Amino acid sequence: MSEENLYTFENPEYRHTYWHSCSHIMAQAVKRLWPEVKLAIGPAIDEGWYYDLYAPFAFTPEHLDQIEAEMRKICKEKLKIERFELPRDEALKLMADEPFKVELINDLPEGETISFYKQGEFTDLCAGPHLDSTGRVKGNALKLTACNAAYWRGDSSRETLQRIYGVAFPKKEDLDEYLAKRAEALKRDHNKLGRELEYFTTVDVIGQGLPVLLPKGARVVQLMQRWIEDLEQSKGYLLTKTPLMAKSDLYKISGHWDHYLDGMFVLGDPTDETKECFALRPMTCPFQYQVFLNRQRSYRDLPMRLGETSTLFRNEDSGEMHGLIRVRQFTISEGHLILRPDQLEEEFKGCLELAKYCLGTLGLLEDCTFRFSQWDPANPNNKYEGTAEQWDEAQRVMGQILDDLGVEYTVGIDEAAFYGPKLDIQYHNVFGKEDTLVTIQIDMLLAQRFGMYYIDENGEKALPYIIHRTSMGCYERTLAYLIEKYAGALPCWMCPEQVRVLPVTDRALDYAKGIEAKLAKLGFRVTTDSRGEKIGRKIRDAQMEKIPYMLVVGDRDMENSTVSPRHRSGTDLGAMSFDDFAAMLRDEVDTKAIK
RNA sequence: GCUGAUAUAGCUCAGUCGGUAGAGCGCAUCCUUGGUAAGGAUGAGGUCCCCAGUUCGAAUCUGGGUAUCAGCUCCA
Repeated sequence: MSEENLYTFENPEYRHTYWHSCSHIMAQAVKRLWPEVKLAIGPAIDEGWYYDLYAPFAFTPEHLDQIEAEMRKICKEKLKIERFELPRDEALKLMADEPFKVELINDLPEGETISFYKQGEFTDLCAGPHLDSTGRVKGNALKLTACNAAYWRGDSSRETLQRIYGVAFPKKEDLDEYLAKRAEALKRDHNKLGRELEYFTTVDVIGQGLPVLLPKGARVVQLMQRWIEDLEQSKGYLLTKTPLMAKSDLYKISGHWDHYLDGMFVLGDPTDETKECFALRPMTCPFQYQVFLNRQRSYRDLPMRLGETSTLFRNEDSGEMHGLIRVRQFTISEGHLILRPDQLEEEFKGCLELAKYCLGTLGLLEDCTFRFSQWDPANPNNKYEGTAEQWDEAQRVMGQILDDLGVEYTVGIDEAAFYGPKLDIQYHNVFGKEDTLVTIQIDMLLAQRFGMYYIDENGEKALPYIIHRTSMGCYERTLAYLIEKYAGALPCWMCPEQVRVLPVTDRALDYAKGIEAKLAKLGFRVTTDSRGEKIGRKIRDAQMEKIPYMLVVGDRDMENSTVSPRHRSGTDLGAMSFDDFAAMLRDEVDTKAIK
């Protein structure tokens, strides 16, 4: 990067420094307005910065306006920003009124430099770097965007702080552009759009995290499910259908009772040993293993690929639920592959390719990254099953496979399942947030717990490896991301309504109905708008509902036996024969084209 | 689970000081009917989230629930 580009927003480091200095200006403004507020930490983040504060009152949007105004003053004051260092005892003395800073200083390792940044009357413990003056920040191009709660040091057992988020740019126009972009992303929010377009709803007397799929949502899920089940069949998967609940005994074998009890809906009193106690299943694994265990298996039976469209129940904490993305009941394209060790790499590769194919077909893969989720050897919570040797081995094998396959991944420590490491495919949504869409896991532990073995070529019992995997994740979450990705205009092959016939006047109604019947007979999902509304209105409504094709039919079409399709994008395809239109539609649907 | 906010017609939202509720869009009926985001008339539609409390009287004030949103924490 050339010298003149060093101090521009194009340079991520400069951008970060700029935002970091903004966070100090914000803290200074807060201290000027309310000296009793205590400071925690205030870093720059991907889009702007935040500062965590401890205040005896709750910040409101009015407070944020006041802070913004004070920040603008500080920018105008062009205060020099200066760094200095202090020995530990003097640092503690300087920050004596700031309990969180004192804790931070005390936690710094011996010999670490303790640095401060000073601007005017304000001084903050900080490693830097910073701008040289508050005057570098453009006061009219900054905005405090939100105020929310955050735990001190991310620990839910510690103080709840208030986090104020902000963002700033070198020019007012950049800020406006950013805010407009954010507003645009907000319109794609599945939680809003999905309700507006009637894919799903929620009902207070049903409960949190239990969305109702409306006819459109249910149809899309059905279409995806049929597609996945057929696809898996073609890849050698055997379909199973196992119970949604089981006695606690099953979960005690699998380890869920020890490691996942809080996440399960338990039916009955688990403390009463004289009565049976059931739990809804949070995962499919222990159920599907019973398929393998049904009779003795030979090495010739492996790999055994089991697939199931599996509904799961997880008792998430009450604040976690979100639209279709985080729910308490969901249905996943679940599956387990039971393998000989020598089949592990080949089958893992098959799982990964299948998942990539599915996400690619849906158009979601381009927004995905891969995460190698590992255990935390230092985890004190007894969160994981198995020994360090078993974990090291599973992770070594998985790392080797990922390297062999050339998968680019990040490592997530303490992100593993309790029984093994995972390859998680992370989707990054329109707001820049990420969620796991697909996971492929290697499990070297549970086969032993369930007494699953096969007879190898020497007639000996041998433990299989197990891959837990999904093809495209759970249907609810995938639907949510499809709605966001396509702003509600799903690919035609999965649209609940693919074609709407729009008679220009009532004279064309019978003709329109005839077209509808012919399309329906070919298996397309089609309706006719027979309302007495004017044609412009019918078109508008169909467009707002994101129907892929509208067939506008009038006298000319009746005379010439044609249809006049328009695409929801606004393209007029002109008059064509019914057969040509049907063939075009058939092609788009069969190839699962994204238009 | 934690912090904060919100809950009024199908949707988006008004509703002042405590005195039984309004608008726009949508919906229904009728009229209208030839083209790419809004033709006209009339009408229906409300447990003001739920349960208590204060009050002569509660959409409004208080308490407790429930749901929704933002974020944290946790997770597919």
